[in-house]
Amino acid sequence: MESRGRERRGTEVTRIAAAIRKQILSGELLPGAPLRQESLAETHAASRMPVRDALRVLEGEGFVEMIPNRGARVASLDPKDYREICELRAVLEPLAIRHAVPELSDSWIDRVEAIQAEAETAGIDRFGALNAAFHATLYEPAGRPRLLAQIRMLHDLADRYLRIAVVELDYLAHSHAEHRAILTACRARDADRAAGLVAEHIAKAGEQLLGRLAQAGRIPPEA
Amino acid sequence: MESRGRERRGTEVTRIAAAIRKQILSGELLPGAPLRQESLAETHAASRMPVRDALRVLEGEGFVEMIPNRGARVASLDPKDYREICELRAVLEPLAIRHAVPELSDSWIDRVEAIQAEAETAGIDRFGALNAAFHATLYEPAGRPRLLAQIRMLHDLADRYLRIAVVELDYLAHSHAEHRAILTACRARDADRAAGLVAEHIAKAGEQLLGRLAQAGRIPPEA
DNA sequence: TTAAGTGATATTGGATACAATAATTGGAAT
DNA sequence: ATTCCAATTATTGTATCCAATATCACTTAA
Repeated sequence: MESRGRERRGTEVTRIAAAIRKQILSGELLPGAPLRQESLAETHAASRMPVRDALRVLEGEGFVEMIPNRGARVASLDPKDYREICELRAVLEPLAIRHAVPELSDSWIDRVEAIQAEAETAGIDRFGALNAAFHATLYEPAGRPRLLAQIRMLHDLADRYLRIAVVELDYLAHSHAEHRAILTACRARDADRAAGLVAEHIAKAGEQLLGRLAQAGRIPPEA
Repeated sequence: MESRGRERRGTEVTRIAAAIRKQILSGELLPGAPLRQESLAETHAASRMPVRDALRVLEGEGFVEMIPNRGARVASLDPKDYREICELRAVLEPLAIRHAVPELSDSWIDRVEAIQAEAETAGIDRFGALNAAFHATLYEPAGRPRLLAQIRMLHDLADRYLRIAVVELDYLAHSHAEHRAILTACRARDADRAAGLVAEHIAKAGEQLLGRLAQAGRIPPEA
């Protein structure tokens, strides 16, 4: 028995899944990249068993594709899929904010605004995470855990597409302006207006990114 | 010369997951029931390893709750959660049918109608599955795999609630009539009307079942 | 009598070992 | 030279084993 400190509490599986997820989101692991259990086990200083469990978790989340007896790969990216993600966001997020607005306190809106302020000053590489945090925090008071989890997952999935498309400053400026408009509607407790703005925001962003994606072309799993 | 793998693809894990899922959906395994790895392994004539993977899959699907170092239980039922499921269906299914209607062929509608006819003659115990099949088949031509998977999962989750609430014949008759109306709108290729009917159908069913559920009270995980 | 601490036991988490399956490469025959 | 087949190899799937942790009962002291 090695006397290596075991200060980690959150089960290896969670830790490994989080690590791989982060690598996929950051683009470090490219779509279609093979995920060999043995090498992953070595990388994360564990055996293949927690790695297997972690891969299965990630498969459920849509980041990994597993084929029986053939192994796991990073899920491929497909503009069609991104369009679907946007469609889903476009109906789920208005629903979320409709339920959230009546529950929003001024101090909570301040909090969301702080996140937005940080997003406007931070670099592009942090845009995805801060954008997700903006939306997630805004919807949290809705008290809809299942809906919230869905939206969060869709944001993560969308992040991968955001990363491969070159995002121009124009896009960011528009996004920031729309976020500010949404906050204004929230402060006025105008749920309908907020929902409409959110829907528009998502549709616009999706459209723009899809245009970029069309230039980049499809990213297939492998040859 | 490998014969097409029909039941070979699941590799124990898939089979075990399917078996447990079926037991949970059928009510054979009640909410909060402990899922011991060892006994499950014995029941399904396998070792604990594929059972563990199966449990993790089911956790991702929301049928099982796992607590680190404490084991897995059948997920508890909560009217709040059912309400959320209905809200999600109420926005997702209209979206699905909107995309499906333009792609529907007459022969496909015949197919859906056949499912509906079977549902009207079959017993209550098959209602859940046939109801899910009706919706899933109707939306399939939409070509939205992610959306379809979501809806399918929500149907499965909702099924558990349907089972614990005493469903009166009145409910079934209304449901059948609404399904017929939806089909009529589809034959007329009236996407807007179909979407409206679907939304109404889901809202009505959810409301009614929630009333029943309120009588039954919350079903918590046994302490 | 009750509460806290300690040890026993059951159950899960993780590692190693083994079996099965798919990919690959080399060889032989046409 | 090309194609088909077989043996080898690499990788996953499953089983067994050990360690870590939580639960529970029992003891002991206030």
